[in-house]
Amino acid sequence: MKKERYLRSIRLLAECFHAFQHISDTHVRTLGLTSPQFDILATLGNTEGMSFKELGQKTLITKGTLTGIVDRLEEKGLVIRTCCLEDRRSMIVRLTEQGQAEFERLFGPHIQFCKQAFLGYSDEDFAALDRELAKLKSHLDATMPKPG
Amino acid sequence: MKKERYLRSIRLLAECFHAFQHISDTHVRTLGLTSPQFDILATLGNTEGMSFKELGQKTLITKGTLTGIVDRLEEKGLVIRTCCLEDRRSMIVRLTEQGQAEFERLFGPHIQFCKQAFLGYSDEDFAALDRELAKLKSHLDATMPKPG
DNA sequence: TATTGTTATACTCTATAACTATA
DNA sequence: TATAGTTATAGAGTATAACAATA
Repeated sequence: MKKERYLRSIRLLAECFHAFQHISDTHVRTLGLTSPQFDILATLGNTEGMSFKELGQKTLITKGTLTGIVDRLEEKGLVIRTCCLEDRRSMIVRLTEQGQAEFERLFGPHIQFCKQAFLGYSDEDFAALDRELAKLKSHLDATMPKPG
Repeated sequence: MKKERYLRSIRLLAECFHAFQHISDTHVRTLGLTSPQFDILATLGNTEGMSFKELGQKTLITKGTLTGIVDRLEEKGLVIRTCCLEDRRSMIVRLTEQGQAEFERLFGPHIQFCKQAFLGYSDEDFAALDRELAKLKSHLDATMPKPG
């Protein structure tokens, strides 16, 4: 069985992502949210809200699942559904005042917490990393079918 | 709120990983396995088997969860638990003959399928990507607490 | 007809913690 | 006392497909 060249890269990519995700998720959990819930909160933060469709596209969560996650966030009083006047099939999800307050209370500290993972990373390190990841991303976007 | 430098890198990392994971998971599903199940199968492939502890460390799955996933793979007849003679607290998980056959039947095609994501990526592209990811990984390993 | 979001179902994964049997 | 794995519980995410309302 021939060893494909990309496997090494994907393994590295997965290891990096998992390592970071582990510390991030563990911290999010201590804040009382699940990872997808925090993802939604972070996506809605500093916006006027957006439709389920747009929210699903940004977070890669399918519509059926998204309904449940938004339900739980609505039960916590963090988001609210409003009708979209232009297209009455569509629902707009946005942060409530409490949700906005939670976003501000949690997001900054979370960013600070996760920052420790990159302690000592130089501007040049970041620039080189971003260059390769951006190259990969545009390649993947061009090569792979879009979800949704 | 100051914009932390690492956020852009992490966003790129997550986007790349999610994009790849989406195509990989979707394909794995069509093979009749969940993503964690395939992960276990791939980890056990071409080994003599390993303990729950080692399997958990390699896949980042905690012991309670691992018991359930291995249960389901055992029900499918793909893996088997055997006792460890040296330490009788420990259980060794290894592929059954059928599991080995499934591994060989699924793994190669899956690797080929996912390869399409990197179609046209050059040796230089891979080398540059690997260099930055390996740098990041060793940095994360040094900076972040290990799970387990 | 196609699209947006909901509902229903059934399953898988997950965190957590108490438990057992060994060491 | 500590470790390896299991069990129990409850909740959360997921895929899938059928559905209602609207476009």
